[in-house]
Amino acid sequence: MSTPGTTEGTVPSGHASPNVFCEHCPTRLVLDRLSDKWVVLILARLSEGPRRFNQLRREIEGVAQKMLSQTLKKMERDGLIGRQAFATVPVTVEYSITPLGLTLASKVVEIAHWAEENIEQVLAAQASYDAN
Amino acid sequence: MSTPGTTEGTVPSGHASPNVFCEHCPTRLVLDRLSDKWVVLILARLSEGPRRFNQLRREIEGVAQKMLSQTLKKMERDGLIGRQAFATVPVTVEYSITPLGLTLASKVVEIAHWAEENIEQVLAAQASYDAN
DNA sequence: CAGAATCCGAGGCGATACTG
DNA sequence: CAGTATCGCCTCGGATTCTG
Repeated sequence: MSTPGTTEGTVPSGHASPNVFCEHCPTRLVLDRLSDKWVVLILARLSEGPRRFNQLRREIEGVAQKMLSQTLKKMERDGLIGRQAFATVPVTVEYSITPLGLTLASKVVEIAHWAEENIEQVLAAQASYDAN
Repeated sequence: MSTPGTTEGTVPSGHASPNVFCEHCPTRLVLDRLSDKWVVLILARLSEGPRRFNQLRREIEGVAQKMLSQTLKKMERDGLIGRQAFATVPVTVEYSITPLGLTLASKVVEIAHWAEENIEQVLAAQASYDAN
């Protein structure tokens, strides 16, 4: 992490080292992406291999179709995933992860793992907190 | 990650293996926590050492004090951080990371690193996408 | 199949003011 | 210092409907 207390981070031109703690640093944008919980799940799925739209929709329970297409579009813009359309009838679209996206996915999958492994402890902590 | 396509995940009593992809699996709750972008930043800060309230406030630029206290409370409930009050005048409160929180923080810090290291590529991808 | 468009409510979040 | 309380914007995100 960048050095605490410094006030660089607004980046673009000057290239002061990016710093997530800095208010308007674009790195915050990455964190904002993860705020889409769907991004995490999509990354995880696509890192296993390419998927079609409705395939993703089925594999990620609870996602509304609007959210899915919206999120996919953002991720494509960020260069995290690629989109390829095939001129079949009806049209077929395949989403795949990019090399860049893959590096992020590897980090993100670890978070998902953490969630699956430690959820019990979290739930226990909540229960004990609430019992108070 | 849990096996795709299965429909366990609703967990609590039966202990089917938790699965983030499952709609009502409590592991989603963890992802929802990361949706608080502040959680990420707080974890990162506290993993460096204990902090006091206003100290955190200053070190995390842009956080409203309401959000900070709110987020800290949630994280305490989740067992990710601890809170200790000292009966000084005026009162002193110190937040610190728990062992559980530390394991999550280590994952999360990597995301922050990723953001700082790859932000340029993301911005470039966006620019090229928009130029289209 | 892969989406775009619209409607709409709940709540995330910030700004401000007050307290012990 | 370390919060709580209140207000209001405004976005997120779900449900529904329509299209090529």
